[in-house]
Amino acid sequence: MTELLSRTEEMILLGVIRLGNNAYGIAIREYLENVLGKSLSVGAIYVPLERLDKAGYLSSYAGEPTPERGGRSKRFYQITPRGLAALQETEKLHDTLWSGIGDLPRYQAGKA
Amino acid sequence: MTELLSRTEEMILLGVIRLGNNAYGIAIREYLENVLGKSLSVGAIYVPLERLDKAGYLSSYAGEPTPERGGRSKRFYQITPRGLAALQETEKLHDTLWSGIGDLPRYQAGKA
DNA sequence: GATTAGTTCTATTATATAGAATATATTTAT
DNA sequence: ATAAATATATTCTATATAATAGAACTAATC
Repeated sequence: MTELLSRTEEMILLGVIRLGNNAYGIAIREYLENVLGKSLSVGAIYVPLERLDKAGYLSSYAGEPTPERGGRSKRFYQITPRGLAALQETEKLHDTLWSGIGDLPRYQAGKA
Repeated sequence: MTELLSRTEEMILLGVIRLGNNAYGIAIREYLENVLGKSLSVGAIYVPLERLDKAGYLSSYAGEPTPERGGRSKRFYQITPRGLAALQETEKLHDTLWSGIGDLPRYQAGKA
């Protein structure tokens, strides 16, 4: 059994997949800021990103410098087989938890 | 905007919905032990449960003692409108993140 | 050397988890 | 009837892990 992913870990792994060959820290941050509709500190991305890398859910490699008005070169991330397995297991749990609840949970008025 | 739920919070809220009028600490724990396939400490349930109650995602009331071989009486939980809203928003984010990835994320062999 | 893009580092806060302690009920033995 | 034993459940406390913010730093182009 692979480990269950936290919400943040799941979001970052999905961001990496989504961004394909452009998955580096700042781009992941922008992507998640968009889907969440709020700003995120760089630490909120880089800390879990590094943890996922160390734990083998992601691999990374240094990018070449690109002439886009200077700046440090990027570190690109890719999901590993282990990362994919964890995502799939997390999704399976999600489906189990939501099955039969899915569409419209109704509110039951208070009993006490 | 309601706050985004953590994975644990989501699991507990869904457990409360699932268990209906039998949603108390130990039953929630058993339910989640089943879906997760591993044992959980009581703290792993009661600590976030109390937090969700304090934050208004759940409400609770003391149950009457039932003659089922003694023991302390139960505290039952119900989801609040706020809890439902948070669940729905969390689910909406999930759908956004997974849209177009859903079924079969493929592994791209390493580049470096 | 000024500016830009990006990452790394460090500190703080929030969450998750384990398990001991406690409370309160029924059952059993005397 | 009452005390001890047992069962069920919650509360409390301590620790480990994760999330977040933002300062510091690095490395490129202008």
